[in-house]
Amino acid sequence: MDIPFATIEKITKYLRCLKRIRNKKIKFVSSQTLAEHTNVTAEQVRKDLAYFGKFGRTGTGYNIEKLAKKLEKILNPKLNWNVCIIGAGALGHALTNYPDFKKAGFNIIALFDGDPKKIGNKIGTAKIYDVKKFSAIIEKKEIEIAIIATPENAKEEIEQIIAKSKIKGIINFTPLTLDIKSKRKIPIIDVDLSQKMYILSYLITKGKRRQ
Amino acid sequence: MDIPFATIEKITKYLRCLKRIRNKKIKFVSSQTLAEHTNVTAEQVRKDLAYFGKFGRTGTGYNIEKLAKKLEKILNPKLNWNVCIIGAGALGHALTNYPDFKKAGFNIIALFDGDPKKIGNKIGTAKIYDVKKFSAIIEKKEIEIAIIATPENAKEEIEQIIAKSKIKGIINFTPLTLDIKSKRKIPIIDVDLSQKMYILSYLITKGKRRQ
DNA sequence: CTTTGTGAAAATGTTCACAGCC
DNA sequence: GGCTGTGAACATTTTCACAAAG
Repeated sequence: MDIPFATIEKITKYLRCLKRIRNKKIKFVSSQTLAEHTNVTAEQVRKDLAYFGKFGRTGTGYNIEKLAKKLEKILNPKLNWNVCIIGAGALGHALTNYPDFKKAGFNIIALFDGDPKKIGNKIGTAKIYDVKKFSAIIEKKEIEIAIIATPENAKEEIEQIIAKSKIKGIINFTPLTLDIKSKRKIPIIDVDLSQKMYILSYLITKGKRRQ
Repeated sequence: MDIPFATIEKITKYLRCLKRIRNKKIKFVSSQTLAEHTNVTAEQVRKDLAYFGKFGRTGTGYNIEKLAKKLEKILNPKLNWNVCIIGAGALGHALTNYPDFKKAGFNIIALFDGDPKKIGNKIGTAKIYDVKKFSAIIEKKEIEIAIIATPENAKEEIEQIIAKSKIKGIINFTPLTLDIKSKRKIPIIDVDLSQKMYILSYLITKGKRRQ
């Protein structure tokens, strides 16, 4: 059976919520509670979870520990990924130190930049490498995910480098549509921060609430 | 007429694309071209734009300049917003220096933090203030949008401060669901970076492409 | 020949309503 | 009483197909 994409998006939220409450004494959580903490309806929670089997207990709710393990397995069966960041600027810095990535099993182990002054430096335990050595280092360090956090004008160069490499997936903080998709069919997730601002601006002006 | 939310999300992409090609010699752009640069279909582009009137020219396409102005007006009728960031850590720093916010009319003019060592410092032209003075400074500087970039544990305090303030909209980088929504009905947009990683991980493992 | 605008159809996603279980 | 699981109804969004226009 095929899992709807909307479901995948929502179960990341449920997992987040479960992880947060898991070390407490409570063993079970209801769809209602899960819904309140994730801004969805209780029916949606139940529908989404039903795709993976029946592990709710009528009148009691869901076993937090069990459910968390199940969802983690669906979302991140590999449990540990080596990740690199292209662009050692302010954003690259902040993302390297972002504590939640490690918690979720995504380890940032290398950065890449073109600036000779930065190359060789370290951010925490991650070293900054010359972007020209991208392919070689990716393979040596078994890095599969790249986060692009470069200025817009670096687009062409970055695309070429990635197209030739063995990277399997991309998070793109650049406001540009990457063409890599057509050349090598790998998943790309765009994070467009200005878009979020525009949408917020629209919602404020129109007096709406939906995000 | 009510504009579908999916349309609002997509026109931010079209606007981005238009802005990028606007200073070139080309005067017109087709729905096909716009679609290719934004990862949607040409039909979607036409449908979305049709909500705001007919400004396409059959056989020619859309006037880039005119369309950009129209979309900008829909998404950001105010054109200029004063924005603050709560949390002057690495992420707050990076966001303050994020060049695209200013380009889109979102000016980050203040940061807030609880750390006495940071209070009084400046990041670019933005000053770091004591988070206790939030409400007063928001009003004085006419700040309407807040970006939350604090660690998870600051949740309670931040929620109380915002609930009492005159902030009109929030971008939340915290992986927590804010309860402000139920108290003061203001729009909140969640940006959950770990979620993006989970989804990418899922897409890579399942060999899918959709983002 | 190219490209828009748009009804109609299809697909996807959400809410309702309730039977069944503890 | 409290809660899950799920068909059916509803709502939203995308795709198809094509007439009309430059």
